[in-house]
Amino acid sequence: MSHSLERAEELYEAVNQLIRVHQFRDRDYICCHDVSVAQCYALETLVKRGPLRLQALADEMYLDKSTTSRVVDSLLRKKYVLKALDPSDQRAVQLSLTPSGEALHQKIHQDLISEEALMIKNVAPEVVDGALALIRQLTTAARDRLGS
Amino acid sequence: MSHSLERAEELYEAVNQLIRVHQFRDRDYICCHDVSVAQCYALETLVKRGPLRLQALADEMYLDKSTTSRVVDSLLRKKYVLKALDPSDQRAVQLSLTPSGEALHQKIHQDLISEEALMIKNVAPEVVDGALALIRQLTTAARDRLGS
DNA sequence: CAATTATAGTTGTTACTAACAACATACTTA
DNA sequence: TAAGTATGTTGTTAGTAACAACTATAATTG
Repeated sequence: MSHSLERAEELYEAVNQLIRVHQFRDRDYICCHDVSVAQCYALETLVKRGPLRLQALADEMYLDKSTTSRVVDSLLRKKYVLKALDPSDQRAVQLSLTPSGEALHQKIHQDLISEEALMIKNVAPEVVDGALALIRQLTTAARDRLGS
Repeated sequence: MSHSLERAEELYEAVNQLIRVHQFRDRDYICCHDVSVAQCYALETLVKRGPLRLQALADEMYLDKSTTSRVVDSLLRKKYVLKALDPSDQRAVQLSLTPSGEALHQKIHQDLISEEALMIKNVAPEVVDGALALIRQLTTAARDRLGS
């Protein structure tokens, strides 16, 4: 049990450091591309999860619907996102990317992936695969605990 | 090379998710303890790196000195941090924790570690170790790339 | 040693991140 | 159809964070 606590401590510390560095990089990087970090993350979520309602997008991003509404609003003004009414529910909206939104996301995403590729280019593939599985497990475990 | 890009893509995605979940938890958790996330991180850095000057603290946190100044200011007002003049340089300050600052950090840190321990209690130790190693490598790689 | 240059922190300003509460509107169900 | 519920938006507040301008002190150099 003491072993487990030590691991927890190390893991917490390691993830914290990673978060810091990522935040720093993202701030610098994404803001040079006409969108903020949150806006970029919204684009990404819309690409991955397809057209979404506002509340669904908020859930995916772990954000309040009001925050999400404003993030989306700025993307609408910049014409990266399209808002369509849901015919089956007059309250709801269907959010999707415009072609220029897709293009922007593509560019940012590709650049970030290239960065990531450079970082792991000297790491053995099986090590990456192993870690990948673990990081996913950790995420799932964390998500499960949030629910309760 | 195409393989490597695919891995980079998956890893990017996985790390992103992990970061999101962690940030969400931290927001919810830390803010119930009289300090904000940034303030808590400053406490943590002061505990780990000992008494620091303001600029040194800013460097550790990847923040601008002005931002750091204000974060520290709120900790000073709440008496969690002590500001002492550096006798060898009248411009500089030495920042350290007060006993109540230490106590608060201790409490928050311990609680977060317990959370983390619960999350990984069903994950095999060698799996955690693997993830740990890669997360650290990623952090180092990202930090190196930031420098250049 | 005086003048310039550099460093340490603070303050002004601006923009982004984010939650909670209150609200208008539209749907659901009793 | 009236009461209750769900979807989004807007008002408000607090936290995050950078850049620029400024004060005061230190270091360099002419």
